[in-house]
Amino acid sequence: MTVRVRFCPSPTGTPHVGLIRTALFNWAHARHSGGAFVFRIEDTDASRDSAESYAALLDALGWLGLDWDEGPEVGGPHAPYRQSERGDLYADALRRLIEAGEVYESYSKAEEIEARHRAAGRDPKLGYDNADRDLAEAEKDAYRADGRAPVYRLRMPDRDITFTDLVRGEVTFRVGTVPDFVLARGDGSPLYPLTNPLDDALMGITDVLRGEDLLSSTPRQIALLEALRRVGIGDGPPRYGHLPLVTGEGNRKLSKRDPESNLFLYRERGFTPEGLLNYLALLGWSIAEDRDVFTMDEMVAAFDVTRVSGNSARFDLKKAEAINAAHLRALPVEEFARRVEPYLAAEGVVIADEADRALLAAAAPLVQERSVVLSDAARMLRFLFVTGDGFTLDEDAAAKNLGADAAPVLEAALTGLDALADWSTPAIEQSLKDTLIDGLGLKPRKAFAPVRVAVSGRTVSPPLYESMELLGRERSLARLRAGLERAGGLG
RNA sequence: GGCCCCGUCGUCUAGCGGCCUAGGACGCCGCCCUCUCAAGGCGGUAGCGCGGGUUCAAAUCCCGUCGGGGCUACCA
Repeated sequence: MTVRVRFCPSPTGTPHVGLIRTALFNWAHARHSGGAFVFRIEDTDASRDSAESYAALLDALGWLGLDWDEGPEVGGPHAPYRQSERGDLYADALRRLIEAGEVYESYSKAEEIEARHRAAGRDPKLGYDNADRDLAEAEKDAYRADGRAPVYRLRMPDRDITFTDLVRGEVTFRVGTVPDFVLARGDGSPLYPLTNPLDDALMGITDVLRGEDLLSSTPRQIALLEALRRVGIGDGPPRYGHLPLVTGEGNRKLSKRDPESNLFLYRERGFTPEGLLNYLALLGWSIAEDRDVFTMDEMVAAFDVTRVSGNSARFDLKKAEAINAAHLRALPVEEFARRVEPYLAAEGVVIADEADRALLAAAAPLVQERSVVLSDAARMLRFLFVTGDGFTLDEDAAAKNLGADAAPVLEAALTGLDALADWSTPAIEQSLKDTLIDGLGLKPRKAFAPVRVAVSGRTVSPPLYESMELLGRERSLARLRAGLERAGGLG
């Protein structure tokens, strides 16, 4: 049987790294097995869903390159793929379940259920007690006459529910521990517990890979899927694999409220799709004993969901950055330069003409291996592209390195460089070493810091001599003079 | 409280009865390189929660215990 998996987020809020990890594992499982990756939007809660969130989901998957075979925008044999457009399907299934006696009307209110538990000496927090399973017509009439609207509940089977989880092995829920649950409101509007498994059945989903937070809803889904099969819908339950949760500080599930869960934050900082996906893959899976940097092609070739770890994984920014840095270094330098452009734009630098492009091409190799994220590169390169007022000194850097004691350093550097006939990296290096190290007898660290800050505006920059060559003689000297002024030297 | 899942370095993991005096990566600490920051090289730090059992042999299997987590809506 061909594998069919699905990724079915609800469009509420910004995409979450845990959600993306789930999408990645489903995608990798589909691609590895030559199956289909179905994308479905679960927007049955109009009060929480938004068009912006839907757009963000498309944006996220598109950016990451997690392509889907069926779903919104591309269509497919089971369209529509947005639950908000599938109401008639849910109504039909619900009607069939009711007619077959699988589903019944329930009128109990939460307070009444609790009261019954208390009266019987049971824990009041036990949940629904299946009390309305066999209501007589007269009793239902009485409730209706009282103005009450029912909810529709599925009759849970009178047996243990056991399934073999793809990552955890055999899991059993004892009979009686899972109460009859609500599939739809009294007005017939369907709820997630109905629509999610029903669409899985309707769309022929064979493997459900999802977060462990949904493990406890699995017996209900299995019961529903079996009931649906009895009324002629679907082939029964799929295989399930419950992926470990992604946690944050303190071992708690990373929530949408945690800022570090926001996928786009990583994009803004300059993570690459390759790097972020690689790191996310490591949250529960490993490609080999002695390796953790790999491409998505390699992941697809090696991915085996049964080898996913069962324990929850903490999102570790430092490691994510290290993995991303490795991918950045692996990029062809032209590609690296191309990818830096949007981040330069965020720094106010637009690559507009051939001269800019040539400068970027020349400077990119200088920063590629010193960048962890693309925004690092953009910040280091900015000074090369700005002119006049566009150039600003980092205040902390200036305060530490352009004080009074920097004046003689900059003055000497200026004198030496001004006399240079050949404005090249080796000549600049020689001049600076002659005047500062030999001439003033300074330690390299002391000698170059003021020059670096004056020229690049920062303490962290591309290599100094190369930077000055690329910046050009006039601008370099002008910045050194401005630095000298700042240091209190003759203006 | 109830149900369910999980338990190897600080973190992510390899390990699926002997190859383990437990391997890798990130982090951290040294050293080298060095014009800054990185990268790179070398070295180091640190772990099988606990207690029983099974076995010639257990990180690996079983039981218990302790600990962590998830779920417990007419949200998804």
